[in-house]
Amino acid sequence: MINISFPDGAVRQYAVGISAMDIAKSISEGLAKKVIVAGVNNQIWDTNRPITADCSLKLFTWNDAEGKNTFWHSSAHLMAEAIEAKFPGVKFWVGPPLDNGFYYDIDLGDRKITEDDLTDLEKKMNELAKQNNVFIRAEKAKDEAIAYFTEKGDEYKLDLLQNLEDGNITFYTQGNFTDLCRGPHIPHTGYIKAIKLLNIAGAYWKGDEKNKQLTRIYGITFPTQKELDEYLHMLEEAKKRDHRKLGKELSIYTMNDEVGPGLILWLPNGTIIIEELEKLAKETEEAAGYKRVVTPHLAKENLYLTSGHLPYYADSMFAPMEMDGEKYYLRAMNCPHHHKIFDAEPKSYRDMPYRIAEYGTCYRYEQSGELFGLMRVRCLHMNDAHIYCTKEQFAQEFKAVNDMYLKYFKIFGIDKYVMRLSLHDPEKLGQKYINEPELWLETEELVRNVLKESNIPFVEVKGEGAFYGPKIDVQIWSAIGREFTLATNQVDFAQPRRFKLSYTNQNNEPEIPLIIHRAPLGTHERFIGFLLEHYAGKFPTWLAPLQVKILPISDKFLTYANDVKNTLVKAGVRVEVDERQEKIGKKIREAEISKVPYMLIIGEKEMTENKISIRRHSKGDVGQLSVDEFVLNIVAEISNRKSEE
RNA sequence: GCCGUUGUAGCUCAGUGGUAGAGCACUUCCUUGGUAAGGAAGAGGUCGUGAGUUCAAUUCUCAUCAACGGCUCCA
Repeated sequence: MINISFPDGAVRQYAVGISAMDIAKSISEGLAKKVIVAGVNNQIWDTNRPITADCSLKLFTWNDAEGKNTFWHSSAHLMAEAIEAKFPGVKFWVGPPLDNGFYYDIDLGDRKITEDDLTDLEKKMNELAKQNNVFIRAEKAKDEAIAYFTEKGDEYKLDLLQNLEDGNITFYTQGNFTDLCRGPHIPHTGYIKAIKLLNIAGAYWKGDEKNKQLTRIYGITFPTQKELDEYLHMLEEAKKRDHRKLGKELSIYTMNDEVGPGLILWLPNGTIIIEELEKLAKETEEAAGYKRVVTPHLAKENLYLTSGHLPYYADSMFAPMEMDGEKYYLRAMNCPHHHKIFDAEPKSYRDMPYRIAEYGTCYRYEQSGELFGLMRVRCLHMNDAHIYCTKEQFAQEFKAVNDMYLKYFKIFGIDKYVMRLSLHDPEKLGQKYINEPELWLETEELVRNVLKESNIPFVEVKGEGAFYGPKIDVQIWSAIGREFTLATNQVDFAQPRRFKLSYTNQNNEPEIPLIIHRAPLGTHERFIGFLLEHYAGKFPTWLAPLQVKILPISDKFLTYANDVKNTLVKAGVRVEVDERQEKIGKKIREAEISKVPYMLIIGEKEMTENKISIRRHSKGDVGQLSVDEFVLNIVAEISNRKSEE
């Protein structure tokens, strides 16, 4: 007998060789039906794998991440079986589970697959699922496995085998499909009741664009049709929040073929939001001791050779213009210009920290396939500033920047984000990163300490740093799940040296400053894209392009309506009167659709009492106020930048 | 840049080898209406662009541009 201990602390005895499934059955049939995979001594095991020694045991169901991962991993195998049936002789790379669903990377050889094929594949998968084929685990010796795939001519699995140790190699077979696989898997294919293959994509082998491109098929499966339907419905709902859709519906921005891809034309409504954001940034930065500067959008080639950007980023800059034998580049970043401003006049320690800010316009030639609404564009307006400081001042300055982020996030009600400490990758020193290993470690530790001392939760990621230093990135996810850096706070120990920047210290000696690059509000493009999705288009009053819409019941009340409007305009409120000869129901409907925060309804009653009836967007009628009271309230709401009434 | 998909009116979309249609929006008229769509009439498109096949192309083929779903990239 062996002792099995359970998560609740209980220990029970079972016969040697019993499986997790049998143990589940011994507890209850209901549990056994739900169990997908087992955790044996914190390793994930097949439920039918014999347990031969004392261990701790957890039983995972669909409701556990382990259950879902296994379910989707098995689904990838099921899809591979269907693909192999439809396209015999194709070769498979890997087919992992994702946060939502799974994919498999396939080398189709000369064959092509189109979206029409997906329906066939789904059909085949359903057919195979219904066969309740058991996933059979087989351990093989490495040379045996190599022989198997050599005979098959499968260079992909042979490549995988290279990195596996002998003695740890397992194969899984379900139905007619056998794959090299660590496992584990669901008990049998019949668990998969609902299948949707989502899309086809090219994916470079091992994620390297120099490698061959494989075909990747994405799919998702569920234990019930209902859950699949709900998932697909959720995707549809997410699309309604997509900033590209809202940006069009709310007339925020547009693009034009003749202007060019990735070049945003801000419509009047979007421009109002831009100006409100700039107002906020200017107030905040002025209070924090920043000075404002203005610099040109382009510079001669040499500036970017000095900064070191050109060798790293030439491909993502617009091609240079040649004038009078000089090459001029549209700038992809503002920092070199700012460094020249720092250097324009001699600095002493008394001038430090020296903080200069600018909403800088930059141009980046993003690859055509990378453009994405407002989130990835080719002309962007950055909430940029550079802080030149002494080493002693660094921690305090860096922390002040982080605090500024948090202040902004509070204003916008941003709580779903991840702070990422982006570090260098030692293997890419000299290629992607300035070759100063000690300065890297030193500044990374500085930044880490600031985060720790501020009690800000963060994750560390290697290989995401800027070429000139480590940074903190604020990661967010768009409505459809793409990840973006919203804001960034970076240390730079490289450019001060390259630009020979210095200040005079107390001992009358030149010293090299540190630089902080920071953009808490990111770029207008990305930030407004994010805000559109964050608020689902329902901007708080201070940001709403139109804050109040006055809706007269009939044109008998137009004069009074315009009096109210003029009072509001004088108070600095953005207001319009709906003067059309439409019924009030229609005027309300259209104001609701355009997401105006306040609707003022004006008719006989209001006019005689010198009042207004107030309707809040998506909340309905909230009663009457005198015009003066309403003006006081809304002006306070706007000036406090309240995010919820 | 690469793989796949799409491109018809301002928007959302239907449709056809014989030079186009709906709903909403827009304009005009009627209606003066109390918290999410009152009625009628009208105007609006060389079907992304270029070439080819054909007696004839918006429809088929190719190229190209752009957008979308991914990959790669993201200072």
